Amino acid sequence: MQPKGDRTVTDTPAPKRRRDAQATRARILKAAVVEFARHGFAGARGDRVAVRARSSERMVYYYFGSKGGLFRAALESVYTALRDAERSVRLDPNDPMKALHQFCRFVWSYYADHPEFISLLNTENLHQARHLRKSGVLGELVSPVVGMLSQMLADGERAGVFRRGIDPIELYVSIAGLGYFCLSNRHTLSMVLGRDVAAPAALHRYWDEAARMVVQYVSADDSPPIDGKTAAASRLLPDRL
Amino acid sequence: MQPKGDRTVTDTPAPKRRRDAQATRARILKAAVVEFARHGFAGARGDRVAVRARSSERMVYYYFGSKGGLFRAALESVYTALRDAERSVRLDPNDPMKALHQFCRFVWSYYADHPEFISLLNTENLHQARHLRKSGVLGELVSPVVGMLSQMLADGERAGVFRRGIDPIELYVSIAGLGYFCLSNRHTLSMVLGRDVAAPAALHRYWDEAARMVVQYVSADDSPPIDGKTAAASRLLPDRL
Amino acid sequence: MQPKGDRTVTDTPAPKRRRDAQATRARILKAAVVEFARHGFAGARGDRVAVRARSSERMVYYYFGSKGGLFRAALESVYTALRDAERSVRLDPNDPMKALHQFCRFVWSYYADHPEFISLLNTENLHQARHLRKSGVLGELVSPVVGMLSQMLADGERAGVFRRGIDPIELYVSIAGLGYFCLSNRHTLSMVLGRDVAAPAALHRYWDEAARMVVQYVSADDSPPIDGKTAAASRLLPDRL
Amino acid sequence: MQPKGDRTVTDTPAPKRRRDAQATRARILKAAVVEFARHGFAGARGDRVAVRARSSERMVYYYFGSKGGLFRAALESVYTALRDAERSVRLDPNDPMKALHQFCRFVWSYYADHPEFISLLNTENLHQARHLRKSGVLGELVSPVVGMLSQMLADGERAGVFRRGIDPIELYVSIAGLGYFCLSNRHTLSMVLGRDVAAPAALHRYWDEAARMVVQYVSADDSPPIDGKTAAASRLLPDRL
DNA sequence: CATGAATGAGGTTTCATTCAT
DNA sequence: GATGAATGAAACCTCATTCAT
Repeated sequence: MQPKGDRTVTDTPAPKRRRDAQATRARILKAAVVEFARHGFAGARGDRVAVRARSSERMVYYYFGSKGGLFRAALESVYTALRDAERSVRLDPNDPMKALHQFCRFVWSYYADHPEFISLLNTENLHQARHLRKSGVLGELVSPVVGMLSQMLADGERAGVFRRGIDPIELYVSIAGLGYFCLSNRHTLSMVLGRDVAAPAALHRYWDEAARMVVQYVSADDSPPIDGKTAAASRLLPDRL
Repeated sequence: MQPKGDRTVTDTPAPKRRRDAQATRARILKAAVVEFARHGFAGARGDRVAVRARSSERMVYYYFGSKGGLFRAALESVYTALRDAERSVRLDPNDPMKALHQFCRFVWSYYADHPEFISLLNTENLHQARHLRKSGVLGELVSPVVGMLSQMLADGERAGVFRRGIDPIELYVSIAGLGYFCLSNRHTLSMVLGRDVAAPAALHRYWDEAARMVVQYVSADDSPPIDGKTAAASRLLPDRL
Repeated sequence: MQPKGDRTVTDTPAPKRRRDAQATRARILKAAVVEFARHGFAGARGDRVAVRARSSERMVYYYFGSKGGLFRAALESVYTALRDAERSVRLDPNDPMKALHQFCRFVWSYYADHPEFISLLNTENLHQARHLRKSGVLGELVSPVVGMLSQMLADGERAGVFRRGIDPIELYVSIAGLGYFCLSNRHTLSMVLGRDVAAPAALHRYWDEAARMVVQYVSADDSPPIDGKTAAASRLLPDRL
Repeated sequence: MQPKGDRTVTDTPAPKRRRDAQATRARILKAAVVEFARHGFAGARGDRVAVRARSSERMVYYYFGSKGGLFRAALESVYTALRDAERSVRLDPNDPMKALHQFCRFVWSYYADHPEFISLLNTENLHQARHLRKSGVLGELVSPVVGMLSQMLADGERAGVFRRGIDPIELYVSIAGLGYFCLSNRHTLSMVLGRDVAAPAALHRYWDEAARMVVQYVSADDSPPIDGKTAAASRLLPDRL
């Protein structure tokens, strides 16, 4: 159903129609990202997408087949964008602590700069990653950041600045969570706490503290953080999932 | 269709009708929480709520007026439940460090035990807290946890186990974020990281690490977390908000 | 279904409950007149009636059985009020011309003072007098004005001030129509003519002219109004009904 | 379901689809006029319109957006029809009296021939011309009849057959009211007067009398219509508006 | 006499999608 | 390749009314 490119080897300048078509498709996709980010999957409206893309509802179906297809495409597009950004991050290879710091900043500002990414993720999680599961691009999506963190942790250990035994995935989830939550839940937090935790200034102050948290966590100088008894006691809390 | 009272022989004067009404309302509300948690606001269906509540769609409107009203009630109910739980938390008043640990565990297991709370929050944030804003109960909702944390921090400072200058709200947001993210984003994370970070065992391991993070962060033994140069360098990343 | 009075002969002071009941019924009826006048039959809402009557929707059904019953009662009440007014009109028995004038003024100001009457009539005509037909009070409703006009015309003829051969019903319809139309159609006329023909001042000027019309029409000095040819010609217009 | 074009052999290039669309729209509009005329705005039912138009309820919304939009279109259509008719009236330019007579006949038979027009007007007045106010076509709707009457009055004055000082709008309202009322209120009048004043024969007799009324009113031979005393006396009636 | 709770049926409107050039 | 017309199904919500004390 999608007009899959079947251009031959001869590199004649692309016919105008073709370029327009691609441009239309791109406009629709961009509009879809905005629409899904604003209204979620069920709340998104085809006609609003069409208007925003300066196209017609009919074209949306022409290019993407269905609402689900459009959402999948939108999701893939924001994931691809994230991965491109991740790949272009340059972490200081000689100073693991500085690299960690850079990593945190990258993740956190990416979230801050891409609210549509956060919203699409939330929506996709509401749907239990149904669309992602169907995505063919998924294979390529496995995040490069885990590899990056592993490398960084290994470097740091070797250099004696990081302690050993840190799980890169857990570290990644911690870092992401520290940055994600106050942006994702900005509106309810503002209501409940009576203060906008995602206002630019507040955010930067918060990031400084969060960075401190992460850095101390990985640092070599380990005082045993929790005495056994306390940990055991807290485990007695019901852990129903 | 409604379970008509089952009054015993003992002539308790409890007004039967009244009880049924309250029960019906409560069943609908509970069903609504489930439905909104599963499908978000726009995706929720009135008839599914009615069926689950063993009532009729009409009754939903009889008690809650509109879909928006129902959502607001559902949101209020999960917030109220959280606040009740928060109020009933007992933190060790003589051991601030232990108290902090208990606090983290409380928050994190509350999230783990109440996926519907997470989902409703996400949905409400998608709608920019529109329903919460209209809620009359909002006033009472201002979380008691900030007060609790403030107290705890003050106690810890006095006891010399916590360092000074920690903002209770920032601390709260950090703790919450650490626990929230891997539950809220469980499905996409599983896809992208290739591992279920919210599986019970993984979760407990993660919580131990996260607790370590928090504890170290508040601890008195301060090694300056970030040297100025590193911080400055990382600031050069674009921080567009 | 209506609580029909069955008071005995003994004239004990009416029990309070009874009086309240009558008062409630009266309030509901009054509220119904307003509601039906504002919104027509289909547009009228039981709950608005209840609120306006400071009663409950349930009471509306208790006293009037159905929406149709309520409308019928409302209609009867405005007709009864009109008839009471008609009966209390005093026309100068010695000066037919003056009496005619008084009659016109009475009709016209009654319409102007009772917009709810006009509206209910329009609504009832939309329904082809269905409710009026069912009304038991209809028998008493036959308007006394035709008799009054007949008398007046006879008096005037005898006195030589009125010409003969005037049909009282046609005269009544003419007078009513002259006053009714610009009130009934006030809003559309204002739009189409660009002037509020029912503003108080305009109305009084108009009534003076209308009165002149009526008076000249009945006056004895008859110049044959239309020459036969013209009348015949105008008859050629299609008179499809 | 739609009558698919019946193109003949002659290859007229008329776009088939287009024609169907227009035809469907027109059928719906016509059905709407009937439905609103019969049941008023609130009483009108979308499904009845759809059935009568041999279309679907969905199409009603496709073309007219909402019930209100459909009503507005219906109203505009009957107003446009009236205006077209008004524009095509030919009044004798050399005989003002005859022209006046023709005018009356035109207005009155138009009302008689278009009961749906009367009903829609009544409904629109119930709604205080809300729909008309929103109509873009309103600008063109300003009735040409006032101009026609002004011209006629001027001609008649010059010719000495009409007296001077007659307001064309008041005259128009009088004429319209004389014809409108007995049609608009036919059903209640029949009940109350015990005679069908809008039966064809009765109507024609009545129109002759009404024409006489109008003609005498404008005629040059002025006997002072009301002596001051009578007028003053009648003014004493309460004129509360 | 009075009333809070309940409701079946149906109203208007929207949604995602397909038809037919 | 692109598009205007069409639509079945179902969503949210309302209405007039009755139940059961």
